[in-house]
Amino acid sequence: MSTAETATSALYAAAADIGIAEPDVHVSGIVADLVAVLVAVTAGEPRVLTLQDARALPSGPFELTHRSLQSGLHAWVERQTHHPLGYVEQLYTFADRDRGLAPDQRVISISYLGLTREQPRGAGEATGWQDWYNYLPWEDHRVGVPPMIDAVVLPALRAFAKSAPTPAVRQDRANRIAVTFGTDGRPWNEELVLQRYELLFEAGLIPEARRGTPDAGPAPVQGRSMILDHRRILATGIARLRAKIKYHPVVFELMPDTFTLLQLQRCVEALAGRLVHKQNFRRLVEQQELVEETGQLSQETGGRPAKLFRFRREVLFERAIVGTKLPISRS
Amino acid sequence: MSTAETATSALYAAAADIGIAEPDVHVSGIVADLVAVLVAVTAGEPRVLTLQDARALPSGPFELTHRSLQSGLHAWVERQTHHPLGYVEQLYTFADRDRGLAPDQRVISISYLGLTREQPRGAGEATGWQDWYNYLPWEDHRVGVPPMIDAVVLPALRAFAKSAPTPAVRQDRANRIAVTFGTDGRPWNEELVLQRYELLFEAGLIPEARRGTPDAGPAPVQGRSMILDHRRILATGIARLRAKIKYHPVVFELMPDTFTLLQLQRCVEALAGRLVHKQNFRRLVEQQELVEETGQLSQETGGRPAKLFRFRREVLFERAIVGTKLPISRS
DNA sequence: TTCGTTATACTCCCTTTGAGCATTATTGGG
DNA sequence: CCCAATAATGCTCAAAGGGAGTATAACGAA
Repeated sequence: MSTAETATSALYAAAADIGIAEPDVHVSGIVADLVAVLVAVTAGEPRVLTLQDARALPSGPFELTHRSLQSGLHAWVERQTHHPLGYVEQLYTFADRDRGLAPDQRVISISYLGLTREQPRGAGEATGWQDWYNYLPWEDHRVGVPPMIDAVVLPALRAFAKSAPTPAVRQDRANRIAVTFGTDGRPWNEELVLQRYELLFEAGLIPEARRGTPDAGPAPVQGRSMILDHRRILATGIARLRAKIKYHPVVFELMPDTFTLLQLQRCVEALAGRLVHKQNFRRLVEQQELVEETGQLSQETGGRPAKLFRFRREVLFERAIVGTKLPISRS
Repeated sequence: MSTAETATSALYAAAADIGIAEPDVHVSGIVADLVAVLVAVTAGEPRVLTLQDARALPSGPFELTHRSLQSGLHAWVERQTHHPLGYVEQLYTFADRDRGLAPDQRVISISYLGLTREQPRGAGEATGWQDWYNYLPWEDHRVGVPPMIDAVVLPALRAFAKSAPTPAVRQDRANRIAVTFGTDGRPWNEELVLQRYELLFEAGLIPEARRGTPDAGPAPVQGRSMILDHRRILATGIARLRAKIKYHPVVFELMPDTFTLLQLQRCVEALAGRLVHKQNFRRLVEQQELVEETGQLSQETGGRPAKLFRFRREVLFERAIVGTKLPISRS
C-alpha cells in the first residue's frame, strides 16, 4: 500500500525533524511479549494464574497474525482457560535493558490485567492459580497489619534509610517508608502496591533485585519470588485493580452469576486487602443500583438466609463511570 | 549471560505450555515507535507540540541504546525542547494491524504524555505548538457548549444511530451518544474524550476513519485531522490528563515558578475544557496546602492585585496521592 | 468619584460517608 | 423448647465534603 509507506516515511521524517536518526538496520533485535496478570477470586481469596512452578506469569510472543494486542491476548487466554475473559485492560509496557537477553536484543513486554473466574486445573498447566498474597505478603491487611511488617519489613527498611549516603536521601527514604507503609500515624493506602514493591526492591530486600550480585546483603523479606520482573508486573496489576474497583464495577467480572452481598463484600475485601464496613457497603451497592434481587435466598452456612443478587449489566450502558467506592473501616 | 538465556527459554517454555508456538523466525518484522503528546498551557490555552504541518505528533523509533522507554523519551524530548520535562507518563501501547505498513511488518507504538512549558519555536521545527481544541473542537466547553455540537455533531450521530442494523445496536448507539455528549439531561463528563472520539470515528465522521474508502459517506465533522491514529493518541492524552489533575498535582508542571490563583485556575480550566467555581477552587487549593505565598503581588491587568504563589513541592513527598479536585460549575 | 474588574473572606445548605445500635431470621446445641 | 451463635437487614447520627451565593477589599480607568 502506498499510503502505508507514505505514513512510515512520514514517521521517519518526523523523527529526523526532531533530531533522531533512522536506525541503520530498519528492523532488528526487537521482540514483543505479552504478559498477563489473570485474576480470579475463589473462596474469598484473590488468585493469579501462574506457570512454571508458580514462578512465572503466563506470557508469550506477540505474533504478526494477531489483529491487535488486545485480540492477541484474548485469543490466547481463552484458549488457555477455556473461559471468557470478562475484562481486559492494558497495564504497562516495559523495555528496560536489564530484563535479560543480550545487549543487541531487546524484549518489549506489554502487560495486561485480565479478570475471570477460576477454572479447574487443566491438563498441561504447570501450577495454576496461586493466592497473590504468597508473593506480596505485606499487602494483606484484612486481619490486621501482618506481623511480618513490624518484625521484618520495617526494621530492614529503616536500616536502608539509615544507610543513605546523604541526609537528603535519608529523609526521602524515611518519607517514602512512612507514606507507603502508613507509619507515623499515616493511614495505610492499599493502592500503593507498586510503590511498596519498588521501595523494597531498591532496599535490596527482594531477591529479584539481587540477581547477578551474589553478595550477602540484607536478608530478603518473605514472599515467593518470580522470574524476571514478573512480580513487579503482578504488583502493577494489583495496584490497578485496587484503584479500579473504587470507581468502576469490575468486581462483578469476578463473581458468579448470583451472589449474596456478603460474598460480594468478601471479594472486594480480598482484592483491597482490607475490610469494609458491612452496612455501608450494602448502602453503597444498593443505592447505586448495581445489583438486582433474584428473588431467591441463599441457604448458606449459619445465620439468617441472605438474598441472592445479580449484577445489573445495564449500568454499564446507563452510565459512564460508576463507583463501588469502598467504605473502608479504620479498625 | 546464561541467566538471561535461561529466562528467555523459560518464557518460551511458558508459551508452549499454554499452546503458543515459538515463532520460526525469532526476530522479525517488528518495529517499536515512541509517540509523545507534549502538553503546555500558554496564555490560557492548552497546546500540544506538533510536526509536519501540524498533522503529526512527535515520534521516532525506539533505539536499542536507550536504557528504558522512559529514558529514551526523556532524552529525546529534552533535546527537542531544550526544557526539562516535568512529568512523563506512559499512555498506551498500540499494535493494530491497520496502522500502516505491509502485513509482515508491524509497528508497536508506545505513546507517552509529557508536561512542559511552551518554548519559543526552535529552528527546524515544522510547526510547533497548536491549540489542542483545533483537533477536537467539541471538547472545549469553557464558554458553553460549542455550537457545532448541536449544529453538526449530534445530528450526524443521530443519523448514525438511526442507521443501525438492529434495534439493539440502535439503542446502544443512542445510549453512547447520550452518555458521552451529555444529552437527555445527563451531565457533560469532560473525561470521556476518547469515548467521544471513538464514537465519532465509528460513525465515520472523522476523516481518519475514511482513509482508503473514498466513497461519499456523511460529511466529516470539523476539526483538524492528523496522520495515522495520532489524533486518537491525542485524545487519549487529553483524557488521561483531565482525569489526573483531579487527584494528582500535575497542573503545576505546566505553570511558571510563581503564579496567581486565577492563573492556576485558568490553566485547570483550559485542560478540563470547562469552568470551575472560583471561590471553591481557592478553598480547595489552599486547604490542601498545595501552594505557599511568595509575599509578592502581581501587578496584572485590571482589578485588585493578586498574591503570587509558588507550588509547595514538598507535598509530593508528604503525601502519596493528593487532589486538585476540580470544583466544576454547572453553568 | 464612580464604575468595572478582580481578589478574597464567609456563610449556607445539601449530600456523602464513617460508625454504631437495634432488630430479624436461621442453625445447632443443651 | 429455649438459648447462644451467626448473619442479614434496617435505621440513626454526626462530621466532612462540596456546590453555590453574598459581601467586602483593592486596584485602574473614565
